[in-house]
Amino acid sequence: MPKTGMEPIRRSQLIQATMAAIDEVGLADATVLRIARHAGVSAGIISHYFGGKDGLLEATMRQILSDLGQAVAERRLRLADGSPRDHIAAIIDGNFDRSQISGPAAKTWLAFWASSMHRPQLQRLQHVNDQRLYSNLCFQFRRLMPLNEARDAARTLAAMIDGLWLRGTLSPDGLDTERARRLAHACLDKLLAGHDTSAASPKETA
Amino acid sequence: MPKTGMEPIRRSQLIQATMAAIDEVGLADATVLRIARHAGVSAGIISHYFGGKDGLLEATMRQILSDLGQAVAERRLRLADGSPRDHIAAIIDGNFDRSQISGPAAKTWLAFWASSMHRPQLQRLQHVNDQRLYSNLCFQFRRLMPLNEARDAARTLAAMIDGLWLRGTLSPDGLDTERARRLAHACLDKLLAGHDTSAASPKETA
DNA sequence: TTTTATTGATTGAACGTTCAATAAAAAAAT
DNA sequence: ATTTTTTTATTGAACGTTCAATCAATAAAA
Repeated sequence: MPKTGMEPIRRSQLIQATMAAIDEVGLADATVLRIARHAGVSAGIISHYFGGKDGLLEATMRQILSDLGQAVAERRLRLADGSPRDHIAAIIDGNFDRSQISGPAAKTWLAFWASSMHRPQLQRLQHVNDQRLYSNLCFQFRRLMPLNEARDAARTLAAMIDGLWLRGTLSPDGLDTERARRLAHACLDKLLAGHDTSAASPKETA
Repeated sequence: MPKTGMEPIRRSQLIQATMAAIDEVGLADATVLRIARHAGVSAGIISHYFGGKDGLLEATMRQILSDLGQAVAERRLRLADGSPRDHIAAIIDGNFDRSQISGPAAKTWLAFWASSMHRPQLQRLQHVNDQRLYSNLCFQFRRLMPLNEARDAARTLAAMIDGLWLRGTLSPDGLDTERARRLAHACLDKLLAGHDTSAASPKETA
């Protein structure tokens, strides 16, 4: 077997294996043995690369947060300098891009939300992410309305995005991404009503 | 010690102790020993009254769902026959009544949401509850608008309620109940705009 | 030969469940 | 009223299982 450069490969494998294991049996039953099996390595390697199971779980949460950040950033870079509405729409779509990696990622998100209530390290990561979503939304709304209104609009849309995602994930039928996006965009239209010059998407609020 | 009538007392004690333990250390570390300690009884009693730890956890989730149902039902009964807006407002307020039992109940909700992804029994309970919230909202919206619009309005407000609750619970500062209710009612106002005769609450959408 | 990468058996701790033993109240008998 | 019997309620030590972490041994590149 090779001698050098294994670390980034193994780390990536084990993080993916962690999500797969959580998808299969939940965080409670995602043992190091099961995760290692998924990655095709032995259990001992986890402590070697992550210092222990906790380290692996934290790295997995970082990966998920990073993936979300990238999904949003990619869509916003394509805009060059768009209207506030365009930027907010990109943020909405980026947040529902998670559905591509739906099964494993969705269940891992839920598991980490629950865990973060009792692990300061995870709570910190979680809070930074929430604040980023809120701040980005707030900044764009601020371009169209007074600060206090912008804050409430940002809180409303952030709750809408997370709520649609949560209810879709918990539903036995899974998340209907198209419907969730449509409802989130409709909510955005209502929040912008009377505040922007450009009209909404061709379809009115019917 | 007494001889008869202990069962309902112990069941209630142990369910409360379960929520307290989850509040303290999370579901993962809520062992039968810790739960029993909280209730002031021995560990063996859990298997005696609930058949095992799983039975206790399911009973605890049933209790939480029942509490929420009651909080909503109470407020709606006070209305006699109110307007659709009144009923929907009562549903919103009922859902944020959970904050009274905030700490233990909130963390238990989150833990069960995550668990329900992997336990059919819990998922079934969870789904029935979600459907009830959605159906109730849908029925009231239906009195003011066409079915398709009513469904979207119900989905929107349900997501708004859960999203506000989730983000508030995850926040290090805890849930700001007043603000959450205010934003949910503002969302309701926007959903009803142009659909009802009676005006909203004294405060306009500022 | 040196270095890096990996294994897997072992270890100690912690968990849920079980069950024989016990305590106390209620019912029955004296 | 007192004693005996029955029933309900509860304990806590013992058991078997499972887990994360460790580390000496090994294998393969450099």
